[in-house]
Amino acid sequence: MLSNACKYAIRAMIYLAIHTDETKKIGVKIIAEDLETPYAFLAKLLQKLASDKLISSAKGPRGGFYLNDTDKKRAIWDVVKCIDGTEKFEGCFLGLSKCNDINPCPVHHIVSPFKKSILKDFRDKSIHDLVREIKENGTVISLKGFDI
Amino acid sequence: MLSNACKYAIRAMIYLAIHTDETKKIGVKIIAEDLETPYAFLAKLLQKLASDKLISSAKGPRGGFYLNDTDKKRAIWDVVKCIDGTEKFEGCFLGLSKCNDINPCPVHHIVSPFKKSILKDFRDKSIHDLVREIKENGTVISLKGFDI
DNA sequence: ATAATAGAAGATAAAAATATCTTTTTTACT
DNA sequence: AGTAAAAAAGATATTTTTATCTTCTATTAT
Repeated sequence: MLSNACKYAIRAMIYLAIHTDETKKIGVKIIAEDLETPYAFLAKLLQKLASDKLISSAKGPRGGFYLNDTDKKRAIWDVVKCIDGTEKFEGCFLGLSKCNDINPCPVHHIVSPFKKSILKDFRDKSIHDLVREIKENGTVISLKGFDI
Repeated sequence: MLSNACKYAIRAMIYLAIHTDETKKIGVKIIAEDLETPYAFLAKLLQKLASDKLISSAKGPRGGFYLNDTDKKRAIWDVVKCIDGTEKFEGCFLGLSKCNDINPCPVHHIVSPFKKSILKDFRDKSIHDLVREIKENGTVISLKGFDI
């Protein structure tokens, strides 16, 4: 569905939401180890997220990446847009440029409600909401370092 | 969502369901032109579908690709399996190997119901069903050569 | 000031997906 | 039999995605 890049980015974003704030930053190395993602690749992704102002960063000793309160209000959708772009969720499932509700492709009515609903959730739910939900539900999360 | 390869393959499959049978075969060249897909690439895909017995083919003059009645009963899911594999729809949205209903990833409960529902539709609906539905609904299909 | 730390930026490499080209095999038609 | 049509098979090329490596810059602590 999503690219590896985007999966890593979302996982990193959730990880940062749980483990960091202005006073507590974490370096790529630790994050990559905890999330079991390739270090250098994740570094690039975090740079991209940072340059797009989705996450915050600080250089030098005691520096690292973190989410401030504004960052934590970001939607998952912002991350997807930043890394993968919108095409994957907004475009036609069969890649037909002219496909839409009035002029549907053969699988449009199968796939369309799904895409709309996910899109809504991904747009409406902030990273913060997500983390809160996760904690409330008390479910075990398969994200290394966040087994609650 | 799907790879280009898989999109082309599904479109070709529907195209063949509409335009061919044992007595009427169509060559890759025409199909590629009609579907506006790259000729040689589509040829490879059709070969793959044929070798996996999802579609039928005949060599030589008046040969080409076609769907017999058995072929037309194939599900969209068979095509996806053949070209893209199952991982994309069966695996975790965030790529976590341990994610499942009991041990869900942070977006599992957002994504899971839809994956299940799409999967069911794709498994249950044959290409033939799809074509019938399309004809019944009388909707215009953005698939060149099948604007009804 | 300086050394160490950590992100930023840029260059490079490897793998996968996409796409094309060439040759071979099968078959129908004359 | 010979020829042309069309898929099958194999080799090659291009592009994108994934990933790594190296150098540069900013910051902190000593």
